Order: sequence, then structure tokens, then C-alpha cells
Amino acid sequence: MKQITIEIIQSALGSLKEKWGVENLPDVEVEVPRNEEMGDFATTAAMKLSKLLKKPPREIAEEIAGKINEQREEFFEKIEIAGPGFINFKFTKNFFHESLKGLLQEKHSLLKTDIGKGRKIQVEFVSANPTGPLHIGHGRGAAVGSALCNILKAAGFDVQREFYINDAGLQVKLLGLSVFSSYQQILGNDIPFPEDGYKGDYIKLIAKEISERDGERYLNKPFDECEAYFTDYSYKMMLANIEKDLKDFGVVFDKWQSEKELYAKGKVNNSLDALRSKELIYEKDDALWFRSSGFEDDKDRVVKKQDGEYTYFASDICYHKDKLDRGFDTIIDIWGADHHGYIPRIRSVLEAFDLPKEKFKVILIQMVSLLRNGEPVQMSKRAGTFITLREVIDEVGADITKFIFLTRKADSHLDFDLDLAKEQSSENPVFYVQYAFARISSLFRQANERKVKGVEESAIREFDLSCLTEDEEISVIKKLLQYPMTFEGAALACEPHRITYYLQELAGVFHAYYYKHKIISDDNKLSLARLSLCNGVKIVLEEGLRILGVSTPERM
RNA sequence: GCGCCCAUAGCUCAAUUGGAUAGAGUGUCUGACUACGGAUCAGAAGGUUGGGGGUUCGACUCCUCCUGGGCGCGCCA
Repeated sequence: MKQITIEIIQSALGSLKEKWGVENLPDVEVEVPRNEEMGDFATTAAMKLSKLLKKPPREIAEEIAGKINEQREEFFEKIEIAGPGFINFKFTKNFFHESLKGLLQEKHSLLKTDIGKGRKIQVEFVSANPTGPLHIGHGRGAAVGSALCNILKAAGFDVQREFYINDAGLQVKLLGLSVFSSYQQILGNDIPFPEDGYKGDYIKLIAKEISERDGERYLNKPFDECEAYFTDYSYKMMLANIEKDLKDFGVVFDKWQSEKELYAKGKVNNSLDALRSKELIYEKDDALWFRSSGFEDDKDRVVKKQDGEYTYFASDICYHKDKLDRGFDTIIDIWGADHHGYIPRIRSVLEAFDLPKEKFKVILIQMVSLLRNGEPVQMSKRAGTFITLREVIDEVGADITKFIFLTRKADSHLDFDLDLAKEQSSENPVFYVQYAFARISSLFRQANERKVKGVEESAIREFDLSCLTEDEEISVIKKLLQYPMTFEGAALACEPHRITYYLQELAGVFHAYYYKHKIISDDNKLSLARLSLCNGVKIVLEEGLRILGVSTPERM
């Protein structure tokens, strides 16, 4: 719908070009006016041309409108000039009927686009350290990342979902030590627990599991001797746990990239060597530094510490280079907002490697504050006092949780009140949308039971939609036809929440329509047309909810 | 001290990337079941978009200063 309008305007501008004596025309932009009475679409082209042509916008608008009327009259019921120079278009009912028919016959035409043109894009998200269970913040990242991937895929990109595993370095070692200490304590060896160790109950659970499995085999031994066993065992347990939680949350990955593997394959060393040969690595105070201040960063960063250990940054240098080397056209990292200071550092890395830094994009997810009855819930991972994503899913439900996450822009803080989320569950927006879907499913069950002629197994083959003339019916069709532009906007801006809002609006116009008009009646032709319209709504709701990762129940 | 983000109706959030009279939900008030699902619908009320200045035909949106909040500024991750 939008595309057709743009093409018509472009064509009109094209034929006026000579008369105006201009070479380059501005891009044509169309939008849906706030107020429906103003029309179905509006363009600001005349206002944009005003400066260029040195003529008042309304005068230009008259010329354009006149030209369109000559050329493509049949689509429009009305074209008028309004306000400072908007050109408003109102489509004929026939246009809407034909468009709806297009959706019903060829879903693909409306639900998918090809702005991606098969380009390879990678989204790395969650990437939680495998040192503890996922918390609510990870859940937000998971919901947003997953929905974004679904959008990009439907928009024609070749999408890879990746989880980066920090399985090397001090944190997993500390996890191993924590479990080791707990194991010793369980078996009666009262050694002190590491001061900054992980203290959650899950540590004891893993320790107990090991004690049951291996008995006293590691009792009273020094940690050095069993470090590999405890560390590996523990982080693999945690990783399995994380994967399970994500799966139950409806989030899956194509690739789990191990940090350890980057070291094992020598990739980290290779990257550092490459930088060294460009004289971007130097030694100072017995440590190795990356000269990031020569790029966007405000200071140089350590890649290898005095004690000979690499920093996380060292493997991140390698990882981001590796991602682009894998041939992705764009790589998107989804990070917690507390990592924002890391952006200049990574951009510097790409620049240092002469890689195009505009291919690297970061989406920052703001913090989630958990509330219970309006009171903040204090969380500390180290102290082991935190509410896990698992607990939230169990208490509130995956659909509600995801919907709440996806009803906000990523970069605004979120107060997640557990009690409110539950209390409102009967009139929660997610049910409002799902209810519309269930209602339509119910309508088709009715139609089949009543043996409405022409309805077979929820499918209708013949479409005579000319009797859809009620205002509410046109409103529903219009909303359906707005899906592609909303969806494309969400893809280009990487903002899944736009889909969430759209679905609520679509459900809204549908509920209003349903309440006012009887769908199934004695008039067979009208019933079929109305069921077709409902089917159109169902198709779009199904696609939208699928993108968000929210279920589509036939009954509620 | 420096840097990034946020501030919109009582509350939780949108606003088609600079467009027309700033919109939804929730809460409050008033109505609609002898309906294919009332988890619904119709209506009312609610605003100096944190504050000042600037840019232009036009600003919630861009620039600048201020206020208030969040987060960073490690040879931690």
C-alpha cells in the first residue's frame, strides 16, 4: 500500500520535473496521518520541494495532486491539500478489497519483505557468564534479541543467532573453586569458603552432585590438582542450565561460541600478533597494551596482565575480528547498558584491523529493576540473593514476561513488578491480543459446526469481498495493510517493540468490529466475506506473535 | 571531575526517525450481556512533553545550558 502510493507520487514528480527545471528530487516520504479523517496516507513532498522551487508549498501540492489525478485516478476516492502543504490520499473501497484479497491469497506478499536481500547478519545476545543461573536482565536481552532475529529473518536477512560463552578466565575458575570448597565442606573438610566466591544454592547442588558421583575421591586434596575437573564440570552444568532456561523461554541459538576454543585454536594469539605487526601493541609495566587511544578510545587497554593472564578484552578483540572474518555483513551485539563504555574499545579494534566499523552495531538493554508489591528486590549475584529468570517464568509466565519486555524501548529503564504482572494477568495486554486470535479461531469452529457453505477446514477459497463496506471493516483492512510498514520500520530501526504496539492496535480494531457486527449470519456471501476478513486478522496476528515469541492459543 | 542513557496524563509506557489537534493501557467516573467467547465494547475526565534559550514553514524529536535519576570511567567481567 505504502509502496504503491510512493510510486504514484514519484511518477507524478517525474513528469513535473521538466516543467520545474530541476534535476534531483528529494526522496518521497509518505505516512499515515494521526487523524484518520485526514486520509489514508499523506505526503510531505510539497513542503520538502518548497525551498528548492522557491514556491509556496500549497501551490506545489496543487500541481502534484493535479498530475496524480490525471494519471492514476482509479485508486483514489479523494486527493486533497491540507494544512501547510500535506497532500492527503483516500483510497477507494475497491482498493482495500483487492488488497485484502492479495493478503489472503498470498500471505507472503504482506508478511515478508526483502530489504535484507539475503545479506548475512549475526546477532549475539544473552552471552551470560556460565557461573550462575540467568537473571531477569538476561531475560530482557533474550526476549529482545530473539524477537529482533525473527524480524530480521522475515525481512530477508540471513540471520545467525549466537551465544558467546566466557568459559576461559578467572570467573569460571572461581566458580570451580566455589564448588570445590562446598564439596569439601559437605564431606566434612571445613576449609574456608573463598571470600569472593559464588554463594548461591546452585553451588551446593553441584557440589552435592559431585560428592554423590565421585564420593571422597577429591577430599582433602589441593584445588590445583582438581581444578580442571571442578571447573569444567561446574560451568558445563551451568551452561546446560542456561540453555534449558532459554529454551523454556522460547529462545534458541544457532551457534554457541566458546571463548576457550578461540584460545585453543590460537586465534587470540594470531589477532594480537596481527596488531603487534602494526605496532599497535606495546609493553609497559610488564604488561601488554593495545594502543586504542589512537582510535576512538580515551586510553590504552591491557590485553595481557603482569601475571601473564590474558584479559577478557584480548579474546574480545579476537572474537569481534573473527565475527567479521566469517563474512557477516552486519554484526549486532546486544549488551546490558552497564557495558556501554566498551563500545569505543571494540570500535577501535575494528578500525585497527581496517575492518568497516559501521558493520558493528550495539543495542544496549537498560537495567531491569525487580519489584515486589512496589518494593525493590535487592539482588546480588555474588551473595546469591537474586531472583532468577526461571523463577519469574514459573511465577508470571513466559508469554507475559516476554510481552512486558517487548512493550518497552530497549534503552529505557524497566520496573518489573512481579505482583503487578500477575495481578493484571486477567486484563494484561498480551491476553488482549491472544484473545482476538482465540476469538477468530472460535468463529471458524462455529462456521464449521454450522456448516456455513464455502468454509472448509477454516479455509475459504472464493473471495467476493465487495460487501465489506462498513466503516469498521475498512478500518480493520487498513490496519492490516499497515503491517508491512510497521514491520519494515521495526527491522530498520532494530526495534521489536513496534510490533507489540501494532498488534495491540490490530486487536483493538478487531474487537470493536466484532462487537458491533455479526460475523456469521444467514447471508452466506456476507458471512464468507466477513470470515475472510477475520482470517486476514488471524494471519497477521499469528505472524506478529510468532515474531515476538508469544504463543497463539486457539482457546483460552 | 569526565562520558553514555533516561525524564511525556495519578501510574506503566507509545508517538510512523522533523510533520497536522501528543496517543494507548491501567486507575477514577458513566453506560452496554435474552449475543458468533464480557479476558469484550461505547463514552467522560486527565498534559506548559523536567526547566530556560536556540535552529525553521513546523520540535516530544536536533543544538546549548540547567535540574533530577540510572550506569560507566580496573592489569574485574
